[in-house]
Amino acid sequence: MLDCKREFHDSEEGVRTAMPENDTTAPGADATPGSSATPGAGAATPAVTREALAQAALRVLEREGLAGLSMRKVAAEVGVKAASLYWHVRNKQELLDLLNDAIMGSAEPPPREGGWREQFHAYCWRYRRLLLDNRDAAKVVAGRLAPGPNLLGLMEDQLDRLRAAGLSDADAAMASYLLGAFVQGFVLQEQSPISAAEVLGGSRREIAVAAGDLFRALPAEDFPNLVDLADDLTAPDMDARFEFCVQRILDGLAALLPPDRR
Amino acid sequence: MLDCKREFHDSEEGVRTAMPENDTTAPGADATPGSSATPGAGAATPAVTREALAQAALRVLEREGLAGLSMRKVAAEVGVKAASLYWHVRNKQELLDLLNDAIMGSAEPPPREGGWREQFHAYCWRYRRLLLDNRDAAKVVAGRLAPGPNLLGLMEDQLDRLRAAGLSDADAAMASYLLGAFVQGFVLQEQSPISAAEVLGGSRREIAVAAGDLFRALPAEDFPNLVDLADDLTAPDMDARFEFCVQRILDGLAALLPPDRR
DNA sequence: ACCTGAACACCGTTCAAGT
DNA sequence: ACCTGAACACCGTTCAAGT
Repeated sequence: MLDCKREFHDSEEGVRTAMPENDTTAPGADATPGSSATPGAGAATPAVTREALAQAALRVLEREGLAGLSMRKVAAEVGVKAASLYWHVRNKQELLDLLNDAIMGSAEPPPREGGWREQFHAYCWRYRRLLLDNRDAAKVVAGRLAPGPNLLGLMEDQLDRLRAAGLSDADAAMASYLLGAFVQGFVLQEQSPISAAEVLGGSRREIAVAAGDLFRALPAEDFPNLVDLADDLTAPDMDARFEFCVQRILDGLAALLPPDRR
Repeated sequence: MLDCKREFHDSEEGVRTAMPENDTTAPGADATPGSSATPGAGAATPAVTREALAQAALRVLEREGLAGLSMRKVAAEVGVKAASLYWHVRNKQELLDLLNDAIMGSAEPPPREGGWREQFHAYCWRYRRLLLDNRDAAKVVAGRLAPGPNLLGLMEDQLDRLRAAGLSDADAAMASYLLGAFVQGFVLQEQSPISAAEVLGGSRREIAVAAGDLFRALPAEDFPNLVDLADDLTAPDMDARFEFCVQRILDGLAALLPPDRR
């Protein structure tokens, strides 16, 4: 087994309670390299930190999408050459992990009021909104569990509410997992281009119409249900669809609780 | 708006009822190019068809994973150079769409017996199994809706059962969507490496243990619930977790039905 | 109708070398 | 401690050219 000397460049980076630092001085604009910076503990703004890399990656993601997110572009965004990134980050995957948690950094847990149903409902909707609002966020987040400080803070809060609702420890843990898996899966589907439809540059609605036409054009003897439900299957109101799904899950969770706590 | 001359090389490829052809003569082994093949309708096995490309892509995927699936490798697998693929396929994305449906080709709908609950349950489990059994299948399938003949066949069958269960047209359509989004999301999570853990080459169980340690090591005053539920959150029995989620969804769907049909 | 070689504009990553 | 130039081994895609 290949063992591991697990130290990395700066072995601090402990989990501190989520607060994104939020320095608004965007790097990449100033191109003054550290020429005569005092190298002591005087803190002359190290300029390129892992935090800064995450923010730079976030901007590149917004501008170019996940497919256009390269080490070279992130490096340029931060005013440095690609090879330099490997001093701060083991590889691209690790940069994506930082990006992952940076995305979660803009999440805000819903107000703590109302019953567990309202709160869980709000959680689902806010998570979906977050994924929809950050370009390609669903693809970045899905398929990679990067428990950074931001995600951990959200999980902590969510578990607290689920237990308060009366769920057992095991049920609370699973419900939290269910929420994450479902919302990610939903948004991934929601944002996925339909292969046949990308051909036309169409809007969301045009695509739905085209998909409906596709279903209706199927041979009715082989696909009676698809032909019949063409409209329902391609209804473009994704909010309604999401709401339906969330209500199913809420009802399912309610069944775990004693009747007086539902 | 850029309009489109939408013809492609072979404009057949209509939707025929799903039957994967299943020719076991693997191409890529024989390297005899079509030297003196009769060009008429004599059918001298065209060797490289879109079907063959999909099967070749499937093999490359199994061998190298999605990250290693390149046009050059698929071309080699089929005994041809990369540039040639662009005669049969518009771009890599279109090849991935073919692969997408090829994966669905090995799906088998569950037996049509028992109540709707058992059948929906079996559908969820079989879909998950399918995604787990084909390397990186969840990643290929997620984020791309490629309604090929195989997927269409499955949707048709599934909708038929949901309507038979007593769901309205709209509800049946949404339930089908929910199933797909959830299972894809779940398996994506399930297969996703944990960033902190890939460091050790560990097995599934070792990773769970490491993740548990991570949670337990958090400052208890900031993350009381994560510390407390560390074991539940990292329980490695994914089957149990999936079953929990499926049961929630089933209960949620049951709530849509009149009591006598649940 | 189908395939090829060669090229283009990119990638992620490594490493000796600079300061 | 941090950054660089140059290189390596790849990518997807295009296109004139072959048969």
